[in-house]
Amino acid sequence: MRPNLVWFRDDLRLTDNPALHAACAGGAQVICLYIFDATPSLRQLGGAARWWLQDSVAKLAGALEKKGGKLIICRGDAPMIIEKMAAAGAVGEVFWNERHVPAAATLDESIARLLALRDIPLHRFNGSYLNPPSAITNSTGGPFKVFTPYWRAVLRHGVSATPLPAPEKIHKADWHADPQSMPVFPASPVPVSMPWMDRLSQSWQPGEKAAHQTLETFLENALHGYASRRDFPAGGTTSRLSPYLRHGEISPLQVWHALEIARHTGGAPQHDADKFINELIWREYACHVLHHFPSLSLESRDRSFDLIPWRNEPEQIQAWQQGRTGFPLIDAGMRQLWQTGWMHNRMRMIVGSFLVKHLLCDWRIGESWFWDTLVDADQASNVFGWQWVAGCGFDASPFHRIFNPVLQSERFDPKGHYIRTFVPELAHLPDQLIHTPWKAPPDLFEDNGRICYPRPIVDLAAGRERALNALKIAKSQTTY
DNA sequence: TTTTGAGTTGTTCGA
DNA sequence: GTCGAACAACTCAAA
Repeated sequence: MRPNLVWFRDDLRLTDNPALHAACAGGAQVICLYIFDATPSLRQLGGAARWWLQDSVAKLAGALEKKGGKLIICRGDAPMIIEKMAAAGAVGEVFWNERHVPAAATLDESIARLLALRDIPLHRFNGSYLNPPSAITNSTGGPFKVFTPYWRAVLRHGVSATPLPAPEKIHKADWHADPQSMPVFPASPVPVSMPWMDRLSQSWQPGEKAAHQTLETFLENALHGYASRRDFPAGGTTSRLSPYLRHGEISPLQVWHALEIARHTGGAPQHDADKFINELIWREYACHVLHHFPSLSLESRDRSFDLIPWRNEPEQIQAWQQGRTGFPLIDAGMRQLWQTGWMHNRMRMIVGSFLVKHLLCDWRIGESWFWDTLVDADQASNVFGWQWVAGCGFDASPFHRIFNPVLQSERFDPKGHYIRTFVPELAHLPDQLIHTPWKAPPDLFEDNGRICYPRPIVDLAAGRERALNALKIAKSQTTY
């Protein structure tokens, strides 16, 4: 009997892992594989997500070892590596959980064909979403282009599966890669060390165990009142589960079930649990939409946006990236992103609206920056979110809905807790001035005669008018 | 096929 | 200070 191969991808966990569970059934021998995939057709992971992934893969290796298994870690083109293992006669049957990012799904199809040619059975599972993207359809069998009907369809469809336990014991296959043909990494896969990585490790602990601790903390501390408190960026008002979901250290099914239990044991008011489930379904919806419209990664869904004369001013883009726009809330958000690899949901909308509308920059510039700096960077959610905030995507925010960073600041960070955390040079300002430091006397900003906080890089009213006019002209020139 | 109601997260202006 | 309307129409989902 040749051993089963479990190829781990965006599912770095032992619990509720359908592919691993099936491969281990009946005490079969198992090879566990992770590939740092260098296939050119895949979008290269950004820096922050790569940091997370390295740590998470190392954690997975440790967890598998405790169960008797062993994770083979290698780097290269996935099709070539799988082909080599198959050719060496190492593999009986192959198990994986599906990926849905279009480029990855295409790659997986080609690997499936390769295995079929060798008569190697392949077992594919759904582990990363409550519903695979093609499972939910509208009344004509097509994709949903509006969120709310999609959401209703998901609730109608229901979730019947229960999360799977981790395998009790993993029987490690007696197989060793030939180091000549397959470069295998011993434990810590890619010995990279960059100064910014220290910052990330101060904010985050990747891995399955930490994922469940994060969920527990959320259920205990922040679920109650989530519906109203989640909009405030300061303090622990959100779950912070996004990077764990992204890398599959926890499954959405596990999250769903934990919420159902909290609901039924009175752990949370219905509308708080509903609101959180709603957010989970937005994640599903982004996947649904990208699956059916793969061109969205590169193209605005509303093609009139192609006619907007984007300014893409390099100095302004850099000020935005570095948190030096002169608007305290924007700068706090962008610095939170840089320092911690993550940004609060509402802040993502506010900084996105500011970049696209007030600065009139192409949404793809923001999308690339987020891709590189977010530990939870996910192709579907990132592209969907940016097209939404720009106003060109599915069920998007209307373009004339422009967030005013000062009003948002006064409304959602009234005491300036969030601003003071990430823009310390303003921490000494009184509450009335923290949102509009340009109204403060200049001497409040001087540090040894040096101005230490920039003046606003754009006039909000003028920027808003410019954006509205640009879209109006683009719309009038578009023929559909 | 036609019709109807609805559509995440906002801001500004004038009464 | 509060409230409603305008913003710009348009597309989608379902009856």
